[in-house]
Amino acid sequence: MRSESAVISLSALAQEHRLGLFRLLVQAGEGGLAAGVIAEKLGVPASSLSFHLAQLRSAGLVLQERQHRSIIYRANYPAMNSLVAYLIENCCAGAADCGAGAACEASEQERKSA
Amino acid sequence: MRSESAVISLSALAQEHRLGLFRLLVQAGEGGLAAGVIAEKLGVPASSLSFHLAQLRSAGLVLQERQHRSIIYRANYPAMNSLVAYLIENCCAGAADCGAGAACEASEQERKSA
DNA sequence: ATCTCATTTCGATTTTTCTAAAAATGAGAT
DNA sequence: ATCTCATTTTTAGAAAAATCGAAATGAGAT
Repeated sequence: MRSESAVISLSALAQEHRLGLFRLLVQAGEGGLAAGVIAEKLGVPASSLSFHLAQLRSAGLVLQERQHRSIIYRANYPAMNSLVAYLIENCCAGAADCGAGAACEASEQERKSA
Repeated sequence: MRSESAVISLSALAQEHRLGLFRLLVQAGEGGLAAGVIAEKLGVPASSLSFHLAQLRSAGLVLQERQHRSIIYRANYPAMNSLVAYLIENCCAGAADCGAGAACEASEQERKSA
């Protein structure tokens, strides 16, 4: 992942509505959710939601698909995973553990198996 | 982690210089780097760098410590890890795998062991 | 006590982002 | 072919963030 696209992805997530929206889709799974359903769940006007969805989409974090009258959005899990991998890449200067979480250990495993 | 602090952390990372800076510190490990060294490595004026460092610091992503004449910055790994955990929390609607990366699997493990 | 140097704060400007009403689009239903 | 409804685009204004030179701070060194 290049730095530029990581910044675009992080900018897409760095906003209250969009972060809530993305997490909603992440937790919704492959089935996704219709734009209208999301707007209602988040209490955001449709035009505002569309603006935010477009940003997540152009960052590559969510995918779009028409289904009957609605447009279904779902999380792009591979994109999410590579953003996370980019953030923690080569962490801790090669130390075994960053001190707390699983994320850095996962990065260690990635590195060893790659 | 609350939504608000996740947005603050993501905003802190959603900027070219700050993302580069954070990754520099993540990879530098517990030893950290002096502000001046960072400024030179990134080619950013000292005053601009200080502005960006302050944001990463107020987001809790980096820690500060004086050492002789310099001020040393280092990554806050636990903060990094909990941000990542928040992003991928309960992903895939309980499915075994999100399709690609290790991050979601790590989240699965977390959930099972918690 | 003073000097020096690394870093931060101030200030003014420019750029970017958020918001949401109103108009436009476009796919399916009648 | 037209109607309807979900969603997007446009638009304009308001709010927030980035930039960086110059001045201020503050801890060590002399």
